[in-house]
Amino acid sequence: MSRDALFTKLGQQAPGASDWRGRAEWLRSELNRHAHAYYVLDQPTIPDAEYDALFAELQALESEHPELASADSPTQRVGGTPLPEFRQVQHDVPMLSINNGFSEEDIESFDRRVREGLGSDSAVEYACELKFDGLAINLRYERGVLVQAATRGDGTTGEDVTANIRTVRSIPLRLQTNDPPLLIDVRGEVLMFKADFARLNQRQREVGHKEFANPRNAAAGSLRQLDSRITAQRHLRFFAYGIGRLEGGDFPPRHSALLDWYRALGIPVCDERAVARGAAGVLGFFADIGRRRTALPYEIDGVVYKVDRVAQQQALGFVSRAPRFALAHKFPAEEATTTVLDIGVQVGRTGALTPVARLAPVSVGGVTVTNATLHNEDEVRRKDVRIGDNVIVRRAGDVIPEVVAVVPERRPPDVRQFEMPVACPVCGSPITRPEEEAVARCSGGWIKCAAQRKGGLLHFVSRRAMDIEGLGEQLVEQLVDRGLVTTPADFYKLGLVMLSELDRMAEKSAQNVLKAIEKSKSTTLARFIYALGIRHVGESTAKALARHFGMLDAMLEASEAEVLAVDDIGPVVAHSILSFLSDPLNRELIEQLRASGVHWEENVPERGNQALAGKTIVLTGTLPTLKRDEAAAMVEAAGGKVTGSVSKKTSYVVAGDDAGSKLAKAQELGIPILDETEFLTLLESPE
DNA sequence: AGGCCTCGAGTTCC
DNA sequence: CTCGAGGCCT
Repeated sequence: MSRDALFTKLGQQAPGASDWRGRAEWLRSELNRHAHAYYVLDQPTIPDAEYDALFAELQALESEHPELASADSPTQRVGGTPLPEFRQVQHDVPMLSINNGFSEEDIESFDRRVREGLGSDSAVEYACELKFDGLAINLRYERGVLVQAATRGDGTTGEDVTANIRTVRSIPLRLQTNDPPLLIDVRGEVLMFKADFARLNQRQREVGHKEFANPRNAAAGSLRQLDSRITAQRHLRFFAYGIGRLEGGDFPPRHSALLDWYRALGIPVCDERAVARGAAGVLGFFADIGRRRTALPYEIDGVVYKVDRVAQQQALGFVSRAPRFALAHKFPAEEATTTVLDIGVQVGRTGALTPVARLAPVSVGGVTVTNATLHNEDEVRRKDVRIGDNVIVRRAGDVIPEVVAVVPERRPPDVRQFEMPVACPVCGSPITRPEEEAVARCSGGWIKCAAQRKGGLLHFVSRRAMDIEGLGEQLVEQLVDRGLVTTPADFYKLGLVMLSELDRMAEKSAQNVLKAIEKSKSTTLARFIYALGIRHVGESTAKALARHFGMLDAMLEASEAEVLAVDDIGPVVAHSILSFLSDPLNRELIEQLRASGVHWEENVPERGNQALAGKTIVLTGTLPTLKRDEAAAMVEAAGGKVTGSVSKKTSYVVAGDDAGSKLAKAQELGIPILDETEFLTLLESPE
């Protein structure tokens, strides 16, 4: 229907309730159609002004008749009121990362591993697509309606950004099908096109706001707006490239077919994709994209190859956190040259001395870099970096600055060698470096060395340890410098008056800090052990210790043999634990913390049945009644260990609906597979 | 003994 | 993210 016809129709109709409803419905479908044509197909069907007029009309209608509003209306894209914060979202199927390759050699060995894994002589078919420089997002559609959008986060837990994602106009609020799956998690990338980025920065300049360094940062910043009305003005785009959970539908047999299906559902999929055969085929795709890279309307940092056949993907499975069937072929990172002004030394919480190159500020990939780690003394020698040198700098993985190499022909005559100090730059204690270790350490320990004390205290309050909110680097630094805190136990002796004396600390914030300190008293044994900062005891080992001993006193009294009996603890770690616990000062610290009210729930390790003692369980798919973390907690309570990937060491695989590659892997290895009922029975009676 | 995998620790910038 | 090192499998 043309717009003229539309107004004629409107003018002729009396505003009866049913007509308003029909009108609203028509406007919605019309707006959705135009938006899809514009944002997904890139073929505008009407001028922007007309779109805006239709949009305004629908908005007016819906506000007059609130009963007409629906979640999938285009007007819902315009942001609502600011949220206090983003809610956490657990991903049902983790959002994994992908391994990287840089050279032809890397690609060829990837292809070889794939063929070996499949036992196949013939060329494997790979789906080739672009690797966008944006943010990974999970879109959940229930019965075809967008209900939730979440960031990748750490892969397991992300943030709920639904309100902001609704403002991305290329993302359909409702799938274009009469027969949508019950539930589908669509995965893809949110990004900002180069042109939109340029316009945004121009606007930022005009209003005197800070410009964004690059499109990726701009997209990330826009998506993290608490007020989605701002996001709505930012013209973000979306391309789908993967799938998470799916219920009430079948997985397409090929990755390329998945993307075709998405396209049919109205979900934007990038056209720059192909299916190629073997290493030669994918390298051809890479070369072609490389030639056209700058002409593309968006920024990419490489291309991605995925084994196209899903059955083959499942046969290949996963190594730790990345699929074996996919590889990101990245373009070389942007590099820049600059001067090493100095090489400083930082002291970490374990006393480790790390040389850091102080650089003349230089822009790399849109970010100004002034520091770059040199890891350790050997690394400095290996790269032969000297003070005064010209060096090539890049951002490794596009994040962390790294000195790639020196430019020898531009070495000034007066360069100075870096010398590892013999005394700690912070406390003056002697530096030791055991024969076969790469790391030099300050021998002062946290009693003498303020750097180690600060590091240790910061570790104690950190999120994964005691999780004391509001105690950051600034504050801990002040507390240590003023002598208010020397051991972690001192945190629990802080009072309002002491805190209020600090810089930038009004009574209100001081109260918040005290509240957070109070809250941290209630914790878990694993967090407490981790917080102690015993060398070689990280989060994972702390959990193993807590699970094994159940209560702190059992651990405090344990012999070397008993500590060695804990999973994944060998002689080095055992020795480190025993030597920490044999120090009377550490014993006293533990007692002081307990005395100030730090507590947790203690378990007798042999409590209840230990049906799964020593067993390793892998959970996959969706269980009918249990949530994933509930099942995991039950396994752990029964003495078992939950791991993410199936290997020969796996004792059982507990599989629910839509189990994927892990199930296939278990079948292949002949590992017993249980459904939820069988799993619960096993917990009751180990046989 | 050698190789793979996981864990720990350190790091940058905004 | 990267490196180094510990633990365990082959």
